[in-house]
Amino acid sequence: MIEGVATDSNTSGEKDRPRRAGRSSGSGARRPRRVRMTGKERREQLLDIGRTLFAERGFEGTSVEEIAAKAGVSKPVVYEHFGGKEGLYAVVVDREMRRMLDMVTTSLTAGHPRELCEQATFALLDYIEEYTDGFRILVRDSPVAQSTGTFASLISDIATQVEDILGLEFKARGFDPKLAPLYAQALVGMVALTGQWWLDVRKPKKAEVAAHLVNLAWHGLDGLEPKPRLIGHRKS
Amino acid sequence: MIEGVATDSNTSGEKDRPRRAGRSSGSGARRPRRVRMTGKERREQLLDIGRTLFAERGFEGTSVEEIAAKAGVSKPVVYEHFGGKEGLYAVVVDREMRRMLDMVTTSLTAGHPRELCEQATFALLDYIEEYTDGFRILVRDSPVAQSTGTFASLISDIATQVEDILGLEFKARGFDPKLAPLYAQALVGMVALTGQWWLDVRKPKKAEVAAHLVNLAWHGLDGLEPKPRLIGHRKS
DNA sequence: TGCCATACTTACGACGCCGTAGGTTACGCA
DNA sequence: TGCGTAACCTACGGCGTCGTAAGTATGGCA
Repeated sequence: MIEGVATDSNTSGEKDRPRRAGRSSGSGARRPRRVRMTGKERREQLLDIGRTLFAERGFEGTSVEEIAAKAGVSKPVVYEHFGGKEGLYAVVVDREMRRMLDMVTTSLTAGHPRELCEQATFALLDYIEEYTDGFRILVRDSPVAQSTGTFASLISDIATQVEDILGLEFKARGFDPKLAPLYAQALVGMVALTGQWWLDVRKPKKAEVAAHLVNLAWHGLDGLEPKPRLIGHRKS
Repeated sequence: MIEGVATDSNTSGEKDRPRRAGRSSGSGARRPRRVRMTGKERREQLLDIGRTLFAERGFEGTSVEEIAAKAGVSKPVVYEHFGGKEGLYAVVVDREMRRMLDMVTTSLTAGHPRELCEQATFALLDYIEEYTDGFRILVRDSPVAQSTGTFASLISDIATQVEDILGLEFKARGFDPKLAPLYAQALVGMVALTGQWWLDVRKPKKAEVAAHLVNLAWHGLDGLEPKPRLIGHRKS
């Protein structure tokens, strides 16, 4: 259906020679006459802009014209690169999905489940903070969701990735591993909505939010600690 | 901005008389001709149809024409009643918000916090099951969200309603009540995403889902019970 | 029986957006 | 210096949608 979905692994171009430097990437794009980027450069720029706009206006609320305009370019350029709005969207989503999953899975180094829990929570909050636009896109309903007839959102897909880790733990503890999906959804939902809220109010510091989330997830409301502390220590 | 937002308390019209039930003209089965409802009737019907369509296609994906067509009526009728798509949407959202909050708050009868937790969870799942369309609308991003510039979704607003109850409990237990919002978001997010997932897979029965959610919320992963049971018993 | 309010229609203007056809400019290399 | 190709543009067709103006049926009521 969509042609250019395959994300070419390059996230921040290495081998590209900026034709006419100006300011490297991004927003300003004053008016240095015309910019004429490399194909790759333009592609990356369009992805960046697309991510931003999709995040703040949603898929349907964003027009190809707007994306092109913000890149200082005309519509057909977008069509050249991605075959249309859906194509661009698909690549953006795919990349964010990967990024998020990567961040979470690579953070999982500990042996003790409690610490694993902490690490995952922290990784998720890191992602939410650093790649807010991506997070917002993943949280929103995808345009695909309604066509497939499924209710599941993108964020729900992420939860299914968590099942496996949880499933192993369940088995080890003698619980029914069939219930892993349920608990995975619950845990991801917990962090996701809290993260969304946190982006808004920015009230407690990230570490504190993480500590409380782990506190809840681990001890439950019954065993809640007034001043939860994280076991594992991190640099940032 | 929007005129007809105020929901008139009547949810299922009582005092309406169906004007013309079936066919009455003597010449064969000439379709029901035209229906000509009361203003109130039509209004309710449009709200029902709107709820359904908004749930499955989203706000932007739904056209006024479609709503009108499904009601067997032409566009201007919708404009008469609600002043436009946003007007209708606003009323739908407002009603669902109320309904959900009502169901949750009226379910809260117990004294023990653990039981309160159960009751709230169950009420939320009840709402999700019975008024799925409404739930889907509340879970989606509202069109207002992006204009206000806030990240918070409708479902997040619901969580802020939960804060109060939680805040009291926190105070009683000597916790910082400033943290109530955080935990409220976490708990609501937990149930919401799980509910969404459950609508898809329909795998464990509702009571079981509720039991596990409460299990997690109450005991945490550490104290998880393999076979959680609900304390309070309900009819359905 | 005739009037009038209410419920509803057809028809249209305007707009925004998607996607494409076909032409133009700049750069890199022989 | 000239040519080819990659990057980019203008311009347009077509569609769907919103929202409104002006006209038509229907049923109660004096």
